Amino acid sequence: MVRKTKEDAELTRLSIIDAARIVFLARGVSRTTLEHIATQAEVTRGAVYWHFKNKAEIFHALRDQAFLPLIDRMDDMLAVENTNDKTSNKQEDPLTQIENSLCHTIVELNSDLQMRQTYEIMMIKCEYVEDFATVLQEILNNCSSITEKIQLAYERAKSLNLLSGSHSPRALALDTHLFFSGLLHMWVKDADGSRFRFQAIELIKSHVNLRRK
Amino acid sequence: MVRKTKEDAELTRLSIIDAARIVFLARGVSRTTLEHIATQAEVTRGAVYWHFKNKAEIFHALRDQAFLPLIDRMDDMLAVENTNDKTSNKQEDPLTQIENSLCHTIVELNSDLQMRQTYEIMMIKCEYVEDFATVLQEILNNCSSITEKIQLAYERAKSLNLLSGSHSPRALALDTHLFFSGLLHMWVKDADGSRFRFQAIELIKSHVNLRRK
DNA sequence: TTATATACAAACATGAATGTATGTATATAA
DNA sequence: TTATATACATACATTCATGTTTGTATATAA
Repeated sequence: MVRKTKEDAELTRLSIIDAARIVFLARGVSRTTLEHIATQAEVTRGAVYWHFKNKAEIFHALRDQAFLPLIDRMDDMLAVENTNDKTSNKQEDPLTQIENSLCHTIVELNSDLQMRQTYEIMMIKCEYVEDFATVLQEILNNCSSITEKIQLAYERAKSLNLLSGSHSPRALALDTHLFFSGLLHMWVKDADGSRFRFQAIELIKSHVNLRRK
Repeated sequence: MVRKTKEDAELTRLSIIDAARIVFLARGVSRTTLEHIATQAEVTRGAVYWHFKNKAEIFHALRDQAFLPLIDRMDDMLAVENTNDKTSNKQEDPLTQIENSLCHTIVELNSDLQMRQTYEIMMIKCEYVEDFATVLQEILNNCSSITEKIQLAYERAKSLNLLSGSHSPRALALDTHLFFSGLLHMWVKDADGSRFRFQAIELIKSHVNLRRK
């Protein structure tokens, strides 16, 4: 049965991305065929080829759908508090800002199954070669951007005299970034939750507390 | 030309693993065919099938060859110093022990191209599904073991009053483990070395110094 | 010395997976 | 109203990877 309106077609497109996520997760990206995706989406390969050039394009669509929002949210939470903006509930100290932005990502992952699945695909069900290699650079760029935001927060914390020791904000930010990067990886790999998921929030708080005066 | 002695056959086996590493790295594990590996090793698929059941078995052989030695070395460096053992150059404090064991891994990766390549394959050129999924559990187990060793070192440091603050050795160990885990990932992804590789050692020292009194 | 196992090469048979080409019903614009 | 573009389904052609089987030269054991 052929879809009719533009809206219907868009639904088909989304259902293909949805299907791809499910099959990618179960079989890995490489072992997934367009037939698998089509079947899962209850369409034929014809529909898939109509909406996407190939598997890599589906992969990128899936990535954009889940990654970009999360990055944006982290960016927001690390932004300099606008002193004029009284709509924000309260002025948080920079260290709490860092803590919250990291915790928020974990909370999001816990509550959003699709995002969780997408992360898992990106981290351990995908090979970064050829068409997919560019994604790595994008990830590194996003990381740099986040790290810079964290560094700025540490600088604010330093000028507010909130930091213990005399470590450079740059070093602290890199350390935090690497910690969180590792946490995300372990969080994803720890599928049954017995090792890291259950204590991820504590680990973040503990990490930040290490820096608190 | 048929290999003759057992030693020759073993050479063939090793050259197949060697070839696999090269092709896995370039094409990713999934996109690599046994024909690719055979060609690279200058044998036929017949030889490959003689030595290995399938691609997964080659993958495991490659992993064992590169991972296990590194894990062992880390284990060694984190071991409790044997006070009777005067052959070891000098008694190092536990924090330096941790620092050295992490740095050592980085130095190894820097100096050993093959290990570096194997790590890259395991991290970003391989999909952990089906035959490969078990590897994830093994990795997690190794991580747990390392973390425990680190924790013991932190406990020794605590009893020696070397730690700043009053954080639990367990939390410190997890934090260090996640930091290092993130560092390894970034180290691998940062292929041109511009972001992490050049300062990896500094980052480790900085991380450990955060804990020093 | 002969028989057997080893260490492969070469050939074969099969099953996918891909991309494209074609067909077709519906919507939409003219 | 008719023509055209859209949104697919279906069919086809080709390439490719796998596993197995068979063949064979050499080593090794009896």
